[in-house]
Amino acid sequence: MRNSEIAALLYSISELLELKGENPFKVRAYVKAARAIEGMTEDIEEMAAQKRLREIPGVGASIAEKIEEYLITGKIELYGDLLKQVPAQLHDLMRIPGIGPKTAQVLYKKLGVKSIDELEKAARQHRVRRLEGFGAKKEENIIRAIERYRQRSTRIPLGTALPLARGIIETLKKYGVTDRIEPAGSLRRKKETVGDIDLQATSKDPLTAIEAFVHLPVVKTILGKGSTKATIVTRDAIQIDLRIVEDRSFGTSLQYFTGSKEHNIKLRDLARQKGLKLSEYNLEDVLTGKKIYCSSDDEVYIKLGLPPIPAEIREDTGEIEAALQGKLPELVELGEIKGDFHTHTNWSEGTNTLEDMALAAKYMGYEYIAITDHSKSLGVAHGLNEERLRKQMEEIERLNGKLEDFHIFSGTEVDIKADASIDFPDSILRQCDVVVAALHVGQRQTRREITGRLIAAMENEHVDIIAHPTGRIIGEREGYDVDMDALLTTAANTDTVLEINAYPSRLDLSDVNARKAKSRGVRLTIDTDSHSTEQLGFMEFGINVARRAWIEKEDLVNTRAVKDVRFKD
DNA sequence: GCCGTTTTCGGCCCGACTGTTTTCAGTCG
Repeated sequence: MRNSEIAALLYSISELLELKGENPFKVRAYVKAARAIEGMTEDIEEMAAQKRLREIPGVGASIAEKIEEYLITGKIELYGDLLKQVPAQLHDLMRIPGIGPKTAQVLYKKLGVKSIDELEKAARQHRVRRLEGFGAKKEENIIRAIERYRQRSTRIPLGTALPLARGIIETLKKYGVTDRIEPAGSLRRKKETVGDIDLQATSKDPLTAIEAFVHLPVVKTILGKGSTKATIVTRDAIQIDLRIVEDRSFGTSLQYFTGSKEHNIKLRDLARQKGLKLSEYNLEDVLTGKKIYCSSDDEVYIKLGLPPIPAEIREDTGEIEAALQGKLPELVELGEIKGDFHTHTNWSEGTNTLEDMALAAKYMGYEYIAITDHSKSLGVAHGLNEERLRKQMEEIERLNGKLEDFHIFSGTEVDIKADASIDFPDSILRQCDVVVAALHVGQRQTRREITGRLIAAMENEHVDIIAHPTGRIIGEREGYDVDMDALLTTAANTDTVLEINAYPSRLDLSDVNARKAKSRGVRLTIDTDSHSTEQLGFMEFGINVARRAWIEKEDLVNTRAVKDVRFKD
């Protein structure tokens, strides 16, 4: 599929148009089309062949023509023309807060500045302040913004941000300085990484609340402090905003600051069509001027005539349309999870015993757990050989005789070796209740080789689940080069279950890929890959991914009662 | 450039802040 390739091209065109100072709505039109193409599961080449490109929301006559041009000739004339007028690199300047398309264009035209380095040099030489419409203050702000940009930390994994935010909320509640307090922004939408942490609160005494916030023990620097808003940076270089809002505006404000921006644009447009004006302060009847206040963000949706849209899917990827048609998914909830199919014990590299893991899972309210220690070739993880695996099965049988209302499935996380063979023979795999297959070595092979190995594993009748299908580690390494389209097709054809690995640094499949898997009819499971009893709690992070992927209870294997669990025959 | 249960043309989310101005453009969230 060439969907992402074409989406990337449309994004580039929009960036160049933006730099050129083109009509902002035209710029947005390209972004909208790119987003739609990026997120859809249908093959764009097939749609083009069937002359169905204009069915894609946001694709009209002009963009459809350009996509066809690209598929036939391999290039788009407009794109080439734009590149002759504006250096593509110039868009980097807009990464500096305070610099938008207009400023970037002026800096380029008047000073020849194309990169952040060149801009910093020009500013330090006081060449920027002499430009018309600029001044000393603006120049200083640019220098400071570049400094902050350089030392700013990369995006924060949700696994770090969420506990931090909860801790702060708990503390402020304990101090009694805030009444209602909630996370907003991408944190509330549970994105896998967040840029900063947004908190929103109400308070009878906003000044005291702000003071308490900026003096929390985690605070390293206070970036700003006003009467209703403060921004701090923690010792771990994480930026946190606290905003105090009026009690009656809490719902509209939370809706607004939760975003996403694209979702809000569409929602406000919808409000307008109904004769209402939605802002962060209230919902206003345009004709009568009557103001409507909402105590929760759910209420905002209800007042707009929609069912409440869960925060996790507010990304303008079809959720508003679904809400209008009454077809919102019933997103899976943590309480619906009945077991975990990927866990480790001290038989391989885990820290707890079999019994510890089982009891912890039972205590969490689960009906079952699968023990899937590594297989023999994974020496670093003390992988089990056939002999030890058989012993473990005996131990599991013994425990199953002892445990009440709980079942342990015996399993293995069997390695898919570099030559595409499976680390255990079929005779062994057959004896396991659950076979989880995963790729650990040879991660740098070509796309063809990697995909071939995964497909070979899925075609093995004993392989039930593919664990962490892309191998990515958030903030550390991209996944291995896998043909996701081929992977999903084979998973669907062989009825192999794909994993949403809940380990916070993995979250693999990602939200986007998990949603594609669902739309292809692939069955999924959320597993923690726990190496200790505490890590069984990572399930929450897998649920976040699943909800962002529009996953419902029925799409998952591990929402089934123990008697209904079945894998491919 | 896209789009239509008020529209095939004229709209396209909304409010606030900042710095440069002397009434506003640019940027942000």
